[in-house]
Amino acid sequence: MTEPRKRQGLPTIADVAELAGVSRAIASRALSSEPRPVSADKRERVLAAAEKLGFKPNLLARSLTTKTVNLVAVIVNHIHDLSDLDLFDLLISQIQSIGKQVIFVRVGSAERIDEFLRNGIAYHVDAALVFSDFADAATVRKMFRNDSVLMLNGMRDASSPAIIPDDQIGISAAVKDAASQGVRTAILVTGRAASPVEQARVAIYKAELQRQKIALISELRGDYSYQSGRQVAASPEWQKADAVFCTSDAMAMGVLDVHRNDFPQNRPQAFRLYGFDDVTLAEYEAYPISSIGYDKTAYISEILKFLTEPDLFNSGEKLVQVPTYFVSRSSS
Amino acid sequence: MTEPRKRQGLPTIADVAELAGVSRAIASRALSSEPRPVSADKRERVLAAAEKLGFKPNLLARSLTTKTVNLVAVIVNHIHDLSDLDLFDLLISQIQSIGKQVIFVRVGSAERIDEFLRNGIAYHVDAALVFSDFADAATVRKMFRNDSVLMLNGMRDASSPAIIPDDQIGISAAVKDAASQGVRTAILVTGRAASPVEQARVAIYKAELQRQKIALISELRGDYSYQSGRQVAASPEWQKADAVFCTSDAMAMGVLDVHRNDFPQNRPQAFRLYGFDDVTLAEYEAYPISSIGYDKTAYISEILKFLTEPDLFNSGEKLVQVPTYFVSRSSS
DNA sequence: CTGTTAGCGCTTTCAC
DNA sequence: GTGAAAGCGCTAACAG
Repeated sequence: MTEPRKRQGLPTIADVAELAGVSRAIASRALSSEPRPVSADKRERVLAAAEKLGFKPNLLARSLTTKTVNLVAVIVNHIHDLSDLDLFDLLISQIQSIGKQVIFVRVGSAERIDEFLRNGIAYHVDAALVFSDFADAATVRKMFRNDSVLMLNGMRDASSPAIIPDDQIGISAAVKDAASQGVRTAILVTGRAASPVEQARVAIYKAELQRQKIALISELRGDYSYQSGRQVAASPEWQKADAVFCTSDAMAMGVLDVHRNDFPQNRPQAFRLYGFDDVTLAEYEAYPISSIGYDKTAYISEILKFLTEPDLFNSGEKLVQVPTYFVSRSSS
Repeated sequence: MTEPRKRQGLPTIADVAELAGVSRAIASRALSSEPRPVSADKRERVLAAAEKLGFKPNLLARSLTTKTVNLVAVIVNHIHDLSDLDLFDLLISQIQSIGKQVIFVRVGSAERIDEFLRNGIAYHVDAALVFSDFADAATVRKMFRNDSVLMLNGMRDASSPAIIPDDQIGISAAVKDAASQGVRTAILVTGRAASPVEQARVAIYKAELQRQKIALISELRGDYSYQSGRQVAASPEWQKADAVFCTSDAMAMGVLDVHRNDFPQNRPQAFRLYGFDDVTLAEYEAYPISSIGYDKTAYISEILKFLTEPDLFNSGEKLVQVPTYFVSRSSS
């Protein structure tokens, strides 16, 4: 006569096994989502017992042996930007659809991030999606247990897979659009200089401007924000420019608001304005900003491919580029 | 002579203990953040060994015995709304500052949510912050292991603690503002009728309008979105209204864009417009919408109080209200 | 197909 | 103060 388990708290798989009159191993197999060898009648008894007891597996305990938690870390600097809204909602939804959940880590300006990460569950995730540019690929890789780190911040090396929008396409189209409309002089409003993504982007703008024989008369530094757009818009050089290219829509919105009177409903206008990101907001009537965006669905589908078949990424080419596009609105 | 542990993968506490020449128990105590009895020299040796090995505790294994994971679930419907940006960035940052990490769960329109939840680690969190209104307090409580569920969706019962902005204050002020400016007739643009928060909010609007002797000539249904604001703005009844109250800023933005010509820089204007949420965007020049908001810092600080001292919540009054305010901008 | 037996890595009695 | 040993709940390995 076996001693009945002292039931305290939630039912465990041992309780289920006992009630079903089978061993724990059988119960485990019957309850597994994978097909495992169990006779039909025992499986049924186990399932019934589990149902009756309201048994739910302790995934923490399971992960101890399976070495997988179905958890993905999303590492961001912060979520201030408008463009984040569009992206993360879809991303989370998609990740959940493959049975994984998302742990959101905001590194902000944090110091000692590695210590912070390692003292949290984020350290034990199956994969880390790194949007933040707080560290380079090698450092990030070192910060996590395994190599399943996907760089989405524009930084990359030979070892870590990365998905990066190909800014060249969109910027080229935008500058070409300007040229075709007779633009000869331009101002470039940039974001954080420290960011390598931004540096690359600026370089592309410069090359394309040169190619289209558009003179870059000034480069003004903002920080991607609406407020910084307003600030730089006060520049006196403004009058000499045929076009203004901003590396974020928010800055373009700030510029637009300061110069709103220069943008009558009908052309011609003082200067043509180009943003970047193609945030949903640019569809609002008050901010009809021509912009550069990328296909978020395609981008996220690549991320999911990495999550579901990491090997595929690790064997082949590590860099995936998703194309950007230029969308013309009445600001340009 | 003890067999050295076969080192495979990351160092465990057993490796540390072995290198330090102490038992696993001592190593565990020395590494604990809590003060536990260990002699000074052994503690030092353990710490040194851990450092040398680059040991990091497996929090999943730890949680198996401690029954706590330092993980908080944030349950949302989705993160489409502009007001979400303001809130979640701060919330995540604050939660991280107390050593916990955030698992973000988007329930969307999901069916079988409980099954979904239970199959993820979110089920094992220390606390769940429920912004989504997918279920009432009792159901939500049942969906998690423990009772540490904080209702932030406006739904509540006697058992679950809740933090709710006190809409009354802000709405009352907004309607009073309208009355003081001679408003006699008003249109109310509402959001999802199914939401109990929305129902309560609408009821408050009606009561306040009545109190101020403002006739509610029409109630139009939107869905909080900009687009729905544009749609309802086409209503012919519009001309008869002195004021329009929207239960979201996004809808107010839509209304504003459709009637932009009715809003000249100088008064008087066709009608006064009031939004709700006080999203950062309302500070942009193009959408100077008078709105109702609440102190997000105070709100989040209450949430953190719940996370750090749940007992305090469970013993005392379960409902915490944070005051709302009315902010007047040029739209009203 | 089935049950027994070891663990996963860590904390925690409980004697010493 | 210390260490042996017993788990936490689950899955995997290995004989039957």
